[in-house]
Amino acid sequence: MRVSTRGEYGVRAMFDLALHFGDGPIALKTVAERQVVSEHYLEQLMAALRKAGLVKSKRGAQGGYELANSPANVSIGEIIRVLEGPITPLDCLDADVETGTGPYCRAPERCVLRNLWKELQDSMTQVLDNTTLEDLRQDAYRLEVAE
Amino acid sequence: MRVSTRGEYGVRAMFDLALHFGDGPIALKTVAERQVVSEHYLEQLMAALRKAGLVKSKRGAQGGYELANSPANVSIGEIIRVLEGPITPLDCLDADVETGTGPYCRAPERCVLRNLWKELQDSMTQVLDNTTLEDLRQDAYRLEVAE
DNA sequence: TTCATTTCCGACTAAATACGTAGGAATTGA
DNA sequence: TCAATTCCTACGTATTTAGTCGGAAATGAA
Repeated sequence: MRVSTRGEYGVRAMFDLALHFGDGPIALKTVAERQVVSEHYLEQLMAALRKAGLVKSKRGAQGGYELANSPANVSIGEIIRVLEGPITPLDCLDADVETGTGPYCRAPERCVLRNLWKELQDSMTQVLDNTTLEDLRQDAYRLEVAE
Repeated sequence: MRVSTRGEYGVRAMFDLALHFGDGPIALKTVAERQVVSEHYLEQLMAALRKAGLVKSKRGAQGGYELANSPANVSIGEIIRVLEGPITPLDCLDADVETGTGPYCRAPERCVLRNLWKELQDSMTQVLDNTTLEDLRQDAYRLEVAE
Protein backbone atom coordinates (compact mmCIF):
# COMPACT_ATOMS: atom_id res chain seq x y z
CA MET A 1 0.00 0.00 0.00
CA ARG A 2 3.03 2.21 -0.42
CA VAL A 3 4.10 4.68 -3.03
CA SER A 4 7.55 3.73 -4.33
CA THR A 5 10.55 6.02 -4.44
CA ARG A 6 9.80 6.54 -8.13
CA GLY A 7 6.52 8.15 -7.22
CA GLU A 8 7.85 9.95 -4.19
CA TYR A 9 10.97 11.38 -5.83
CA GLY A 10 9.08 12.11 -9.03
CA VAL A 11 6.52 14.21 -7.20
CA ARG A 12 9.30 15.96 -5.28
CA ALA A 13 11.09 16.79 -8.53
CA MET A 14 7.93 18.04 -10.22
CA PHE A 15 7.14 20.11 -7.15
CA ASP A 16 10.61 21.63 -7.37
CA LEU A 17 10.09 22.48 -11.02
CA ALA A 18 6.73 24.03 -10.13
CA LEU A 19 8.39 26.33 -7.60
CA HIS A 20 10.68 27.55 -10.38
CA PHE A 21 8.15 27.52 -13.18
CA GLY A 22 8.83 30.32 -15.65
CA ASP A 23 12.53 30.60 -14.83
CA GLY A 24 13.59 28.60 -17.86
CA PRO A 25 15.19 25.15 -17.78
CA ILE A 26 16.51 23.90 -14.45
CA ALA A 27 19.45 21.50 -14.47
CA LEU A 28 18.74 18.10 -12.99
CA LYS A 29 21.81 18.46 -10.85
CA THR A 30 20.19 21.42 -9.12
CA VAL A 31 16.93 19.58 -8.52
CA ALA A 32 18.77 16.51 -7.27
CA GLU A 33 20.76 18.57 -4.79
CA ARG A 34 17.78 20.52 -3.53
CA GLN A 35 15.65 17.40 -3.12
CA VAL A 36 18.55 15.22 -1.95
CA VAL A 37 18.15 12.34 -4.37
CA SER A 38 20.51 10.60 -6.78
CA GLU A 39 20.87 12.56 -10.00
CA HIS A 40 21.25 9.44 -12.13
CA TYR A 41 18.14 7.92 -10.65
CA LEU A 42 16.14 11.11 -11.16
CA GLU A 43 17.30 11.06 -14.77
CA GLN A 44 15.35 7.87 -15.38
CA LEU A 45 12.25 9.35 -13.86
CA MET A 46 12.54 12.51 -15.92
CA ALA A 47 12.89 10.43 -19.09
CA ALA A 48 9.51 8.86 -18.34
CA LEU A 49 7.95 12.22 -17.50
CA ARG A 50 9.35 13.72 -20.68
CA LYS A 51 8.00 10.90 -22.86
CA ALA A 52 4.63 11.36 -21.20
CA GLY A 53 4.74 15.07 -22.06
CA LEU A 54 4.77 16.38 -18.50
CA VAL A 55 8.15 18.09 -18.79
CA LYS A 56 10.18 19.68 -21.56
CA SER A 57 13.95 19.31 -21.72
CA LYS A 58 16.75 21.31 -23.22
CA ARG A 59 20.12 19.69 -23.82
CA GLY A 60 23.58 21.14 -23.55
CA ALA A 61 25.00 23.95 -21.46
CA GLN A 62 22.37 26.00 -19.63
CA GLY A 63 19.98 23.17 -20.42
CA GLY A 64 17.66 21.40 -18.04
CA TYR A 65 14.04 20.58 -17.44
CA GLU A 66 10.90 22.61 -16.99
CA LEU A 67 7.22 21.83 -16.67
CA ALA A 68 5.45 21.46 -20.00
CA ASN A 69 2.27 22.91 -18.50
CA SER A 70 1.47 25.36 -15.78
CA PRO A 71 1.42 23.90 -12.25
CA ALA A 72 -2.34 24.36 -11.98
CA ASN A 73 -2.79 21.96 -14.88
CA VAL A 74 -0.69 19.11 -13.50
CA SER A 75 -2.26 16.75 -10.99
CA ILE A 76 -0.30 14.48 -8.68
CA GLY A 77 -2.29 11.57 -10.07
CA GLU A 78 -0.84 12.13 -13.55
CA ILE A 79 2.68 12.07 -12.18
CA ILE A 80 2.11 8.91 -10.17
CA ARG A 81 0.53 7.12 -13.13
CA VAL A 82 3.46 7.89 -15.37
CA LEU A 83 5.97 6.64 -12.83
CA GLU A 84 4.12 3.76 -11.20
CA GLY A 85 1.36 2.75 -13.56
CA PRO A 86 -2.36 2.69 -12.83
CA ILE A 87 -3.52 3.80 -9.40
CA THR A 88 -5.32 0.71 -8.22
CA PRO A 89 -5.13 -1.56 -5.21
CA LEU A 90 -5.71 -4.62 -7.43
CA ASP A 91 -4.81 -5.09 -11.08
CA CYS A 92 -8.11 -6.78 -11.79
CA LEU A 93 -9.97 -3.51 -11.24
CA ASP A 94 -8.42 -2.04 -14.35
CA ALA A 95 -8.55 -5.17 -16.47
CA ASP A 96 -10.77 -4.67 -19.47
CA VAL A 97 -13.48 -7.30 -19.54
CA GLU A 98 -14.37 -6.63 -23.19
CA THR A 99 -10.89 -7.15 -24.58
CA GLY A 100 -10.11 -9.77 -21.96
CA THR A 101 -7.06 -7.89 -20.75
CA GLY A 102 -5.72 -9.86 -17.86
CA PRO A 103 -7.10 -13.15 -16.65
CA TYR A 104 -9.12 -11.53 -13.90
CA CYS A 105 -12.69 -10.70 -13.10
CA ARG A 106 -14.48 -12.72 -15.68
CA ALA A 107 -17.57 -12.12 -13.60
CA PRO A 108 -17.03 -8.76 -11.92
CA GLU A 109 -20.75 -8.35 -11.34
CA ARG A 110 -20.60 -11.36 -9.05
CA CYS A 111 -17.47 -10.33 -7.18
CA VAL A 112 -18.41 -9.11 -3.72
CA LEU A 113 -14.98 -7.83 -2.81
CA ARG A 114 -14.70 -5.84 -6.02
CA ASN A 115 -16.86 -3.08 -4.58
CA LEU A 116 -14.57 -2.74 -1.60
CA TRP A 117 -11.43 -2.38 -3.69
CA LYS A 118 -13.21 -0.09 -6.09
CA GLU A 119 -14.18 2.22 -3.25
CA LEU A 120 -10.60 2.23 -2.05
CA GLN A 121 -9.39 3.05 -5.53
CA ASP A 122 -11.89 5.87 -5.87
CA SER A 123 -10.88 7.41 -2.58
CA MET A 124 -7.22 7.37 -3.62
CA THR A 125 -7.77 8.87 -7.07
CA GLN A 126 -10.08 11.46 -5.52
CA VAL A 127 -7.14 12.85 -3.55
CA LEU A 128 -4.42 12.42 -6.15
CA ASP A 129 -6.34 13.69 -9.15
CA ASN A 130 -7.71 16.73 -7.35
CA THR A 131 -4.41 17.97 -6.01
CA THR A 132 -2.26 19.96 -8.43
CA LEU A 133 1.30 21.21 -8.29
CA GLU A 134 -0.16 24.68 -7.86
CA ASP A 135 -1.85 23.53 -4.65
CA LEU A 136 1.49 22.31 -3.35
CA ARG A 137 3.19 25.52 -4.42
CA GLN A 138 0.70 27.56 -2.43
CA ASP A 139 1.17 25.29 0.59
CA ALA A 140 4.89 25.93 0.29
CA TYR A 141 4.40 29.68 0.44
CA ARG A 142 2.07 29.35 3.40
CA LEU A 143 4.68 27.26 5.19
CA GLU A 144 7.37 29.66 4.04
CA VAL A 145 9.57 26.85 2.84
CA ALA A 146 9.67 27.73 -0.85
CA GLU A 147 13.23 27.59 -2.06
CA MET B 1 0.01 1.35 -4.55
CA ARG B 2 -1.21 -2.23 -4.52
CA VAL B 3 -2.53 -4.53 -1.86
CA SER B 4 -0.44 -7.71 -1.82
CA THR B 5 -1.82 -11.22 -2.07
CA ARG B 6 -1.44 -11.49 1.70
CA GLY B 7 -3.99 -8.73 2.12
CA GLU B 8 -6.20 -9.87 -0.71
CA TYR B 9 -6.31 -13.56 0.24
CA GLY B 10 -6.54 -12.71 3.91
CA VAL B 11 -9.62 -10.57 3.36
CA ARG B 12 -11.12 -13.28 1.17
CA ALA B 13 -10.54 -15.88 3.87
CA MET B 14 -11.98 -13.67 6.61
CA PHE B 15 -14.96 -12.94 4.39
CA ASP B 16 -15.46 -16.66 3.93
CA LEU B 17 -15.34 -17.21 7.68
CA ALA B 18 -17.84 -14.37 8.12
CA LEU B 19 -20.30 -16.07 5.78
CA HIS B 20 -20.11 -19.16 7.98
CA PHE B 21 -19.88 -17.41 11.31
CA GLY B 22 -21.62 -19.42 14.02
CA ASP B 23 -21.22 -22.77 12.25
CA GLY B 24 -18.24 -23.81 14.38
CA PRO B 25 -14.70 -24.22 13.12
CA ILE B 26 -14.16 -24.35 9.36
CA ALA B 27 -11.22 -26.36 8.03
CA LEU B 28 -8.68 -24.34 6.13
CA LYS B 29 -8.88 -26.85 3.32
CA THR B 30 -12.51 -25.86 2.81
CA VAL B 31 -11.74 -22.15 2.77
CA ALA B 32 -8.81 -22.67 0.43
CA GLU B 33 -10.94 -24.61 -2.01
CA ARG B 34 -13.82 -22.15 -1.94
CA GLN B 35 -11.54 -19.15 -2.36
CA VAL B 36 -9.17 -20.94 -4.74
CA VAL B 37 -5.91 -20.20 -2.98
CA SER B 38 -3.04 -22.37 -1.76
CA GLU B 39 -3.88 -23.98 1.58
CA HIS B 40 -0.27 -23.85 2.77
CA TYR B 41 -0.03 -20.18 1.96
CA LEU B 42 -3.32 -19.40 3.69
CA GLU B 43 -1.97 -21.23 6.71
CA GLN B 44 0.70 -18.59 7.14
CA LEU B 45 -1.86 -15.81 6.93
CA MET B 46 -4.13 -17.50 9.46
CA ALA B 47 -1.22 -17.86 11.86
CA ALA B 48 -0.78 -14.10 11.81
CA LEU B 49 -4.50 -13.49 12.18
CA ARG B 50 -4.67 -15.92 15.09
CA LYS B 51 -1.75 -14.29 16.88
CA ALA B 52 -3.46 -10.94 16.41
CA GLY B 53 -6.61 -12.35 17.96
CA LEU B 54 -8.83 -12.02 14.90
CA VAL B 55 -9.54 -15.74 14.57
CA LYS B 56 -9.74 -18.72 16.91
CA SER B 57 -8.46 -22.14 15.91
CA LYS B 58 -9.20 -25.68 16.94
CA ARG B 59 -6.71 -28.42 16.17
CA GLY B 60 -7.30 -32.02 15.19
CA ALA B 61 -10.17 -33.76 13.43
CA GLN B 62 -13.23 -31.56 12.96
CA GLY B 63 -10.98 -28.64 13.79
CA GLY B 64 -10.55 -25.44 11.85
CA TYR B 65 -10.80 -21.70 12.17
CA GLU B 66 -13.57 -19.29 13.07
CA LEU B 67 -13.85 -15.56 13.65
CA ALA B 68 -12.97 -14.51 17.19
CA ASN B 69 -15.51 -11.68 17.00
CA SER B 70 -18.76 -11.10 15.18
CA PRO B 71 -18.40 -9.87 11.59
CA ALA B 72 -19.80 -6.45 12.51
CA ASN B 73 -16.85 -5.91 14.82
CA VAL B 74 -14.10 -6.70 12.35
CA SER B 75 -12.99 -4.01 9.95
CA ILE B 76 -11.07 -4.63 6.76
CA GLY B 77 -8.45 -2.19 8.00
CA GLU B 78 -7.64 -4.44 10.95
CA ILE B 79 -7.13 -7.41 8.67
CA ILE B 80 -4.90 -5.50 6.29
CA ARG B 81 -2.78 -4.10 9.12
CA VAL B 82 -2.16 -7.56 10.54
CA LEU B 83 -1.12 -8.95 7.18
CA GLU B 84 0.64 -6.00 5.58
CA GLY B 85 1.58 -3.62 8.37
CA PRO B 86 0.54 0.01 8.72
CA ILE B 87 -1.73 1.46 6.07
CA THR B 88 0.37 4.35 4.82
CA PRO B 89 1.67 5.49 1.46
CA LEU B 90 4.99 6.49 3.05
CA ASP B 91 6.68 5.01 6.12
CA CYS B 92 7.66 8.45 7.37
CA LEU B 93 4.01 9.31 8.06
CA ASP B 94 3.88 6.76 10.84
CA ALA B 95 7.36 7.37 12.21
CA ASP B 96 7.17 8.67 15.75
CA VAL B 97 9.01 11.96 16.07
CA GLU B 98 9.11 11.78 19.88
CA THR B 99 10.79 8.42 20.13
CA GLY B 100 12.73 9.03 16.95
CA THR B 101 11.37 5.90 15.30
CA GLY B 102 12.70 5.88 11.79
CA PRO B 103 15.14 8.43 10.40
CA TYR B 104 12.38 10.40 8.72
CA CYS B 105 10.54 13.63 9.11
CA ARG B 106 12.72 15.40 11.61
CA ALA B 107 10.84 18.53 10.62
CA PRO B 108 7.38 17.34 9.58
CA GLU B 109 5.91 20.78 10.18
CA ARG B 110 8.11 22.06 7.37
CA CYS B 111 7.38 19.22 4.93
CA VAL B 112 5.06 20.45 2.22
CA LEU B 113 4.45 17.06 0.68
CA ARG B 114 3.57 15.52 4.03
CA ASN B 115 0.08 16.99 3.88
CA LEU B 116 -0.52 15.39 0.53
CA TRP B 117 0.49 11.92 1.66
CA LYS B 118 -1.39 12.37 4.89
CA GLU B 119 -4.57 13.16 3.00
CA LEU B 120 -4.05 10.09 0.87
CA GLN B 121 -3.54 7.97 3.96
CA ASP B 122 -6.66 9.36 5.58
CA SER B 123 -8.78 8.65 2.54
CA MET B 124 -7.56 5.06 2.48
CA THR B 125 -8.11 4.36 6.16
CA GLN B 126 -11.50 6.05 5.92
CA VAL B 127 -12.66 3.32 3.54
CA LEU B 128 -10.86 0.37 5.11
CA ASP B 129 -11.65 1.13 8.74
CA ASN B 130 -15.31 1.86 8.08
CA THR B 131 -16.04 -1.31 6.15
CA THR B 132 -16.69 -4.43 8.22
CA LEU B 133 -17.04 -8.08 7.36
CA GLU B 134 -20.73 -7.69 8.10
CA ASP B 135 -20.98 -5.08 5.33
CA LEU B 136 -19.41 -7.53 2.91
CA ARG B 137 -21.69 -10.32 4.11
CA GLN B 138 -24.74 -8.19 3.38
CA ASP B 139 -23.37 -7.30 -0.04
CA ALA B 140 -23.00 -11.01 -0.70
CA TYR B 141 -26.63 -11.68 0.11
CA ARG B 142 -27.71 -8.77 -2.08
CA LEU B 143 -25.67 -10.18 -4.95
CA GLU B 144 -26.91 -13.66 -4.11
CA VAL B 145 -23.46 -15.09 -4.21
CA ALA B 146 -23.19 -16.26 -0.60
CA GLU B 147 -21.83 -19.78 -0.55
C1' DT C 1 -6.16 -47.87 20.91
C1' DT C 2 -5.69 -46.53 16.39
C1' DC C 3 -6.12 -43.55 12.70
C1' DA C 4 -7.44 -39.99 9.67
C1' DT C 5 -7.85 -35.19 10.07
C1' DT C 6 -6.27 -30.87 11.01
C1' DT C 7 -3.55 -27.13 13.01
C1' DC C 8 1.16 -25.63 13.99
C1' DC C 9 5.96 -24.59 12.94
C1' DG C 10 10.36 -23.59 10.77
C1' DA C 11 13.01 -23.65 6.91
C1' DC C 12 13.71 -23.11 2.12
C1' DT C 13 13.37 -21.10 -2.68
C1' DA C 14 12.31 -19.00 -7.16
C1' DA C 15 10.78 -14.93 -9.30
C1' DA C 16 9.74 -10.31 -9.36
C1' DT C 17 10.39 -5.67 -7.97
C1' DA C 18 12.78 -1.77 -6.13
C1' DC C 19 16.49 1.00 -6.16
C1' DG C 20 19.81 2.27 -7.83
C1' DT C 21 25.06 2.58 -10.52
C1' DA C 22 28.26 2.84 -14.70
C1' DG C 23 29.79 4.51 -18.79
C1' DG C 24 29.56 6.93 -22.61
C1' DA C 25 27.25 9.29 -26.83
C1' DA C 26 24.94 13.46 -28.44
C1' DT C 27 23.80 18.33 -28.00
C1' DT C 28 24.37 23.07 -26.89
C1' DG C 29 25.82 27.72 -25.34
C1' DA C 30 29.77 30.54 -24.11
C1' DT D 1 36.93 24.36 -28.41
C1' DC D 2 35.16 22.95 -24.21
C1' DA D 3 32.48 22.46 -20.20
C1' DA D 4 27.84 21.54 -19.10
C1' DT D 5 24.01 18.94 -19.70
C1' DT D 6 20.57 15.64 -21.51
C1' DC D 7 20.01 11.04 -23.37
C1' DC D 8 20.46 6.01 -23.66
C1' DT D 9 21.48 1.16 -22.64
C1' DA D 10 22.95 -1.99 -19.77
C1' DC D 11 24.09 -3.96 -15.43
C1' DG D 12 23.84 -5.13 -10.49
C1' DT D 13 22.24 -6.12 -6.01
C1' DA D 14 19.16 -6.14 -2.03
C1' DT D 15 14.58 -6.75 -0.64
C1' DT D 16 10.04 -8.35 -1.01
C1' DT D 17 6.63 -11.42 -2.67
C1' DA D 18 4.54 -15.51 -3.13
C1' DG D 19 4.71 -19.29 -2.33
C1' DT D 20 6.53 -24.78 -1.34
C1' DC D 21 8.12 -28.65 1.65
C1' DG D 22 8.21 -31.80 5.35
C1' DG D 23 6.99 -33.12 9.53
C1' DA D 24 5.47 -32.57 14.64
C1' DA D 25 1.54 -32.13 17.71
C1' DA D 26 -3.31 -32.35 18.83
C1' DT D 27 -7.96 -34.14 18.44
C1' DG D 28 -12.30 -36.51 17.56
C1' DA D 29 -14.26 -40.77 15.83
C1' DA D 30 -14.33 -45.70 14.98
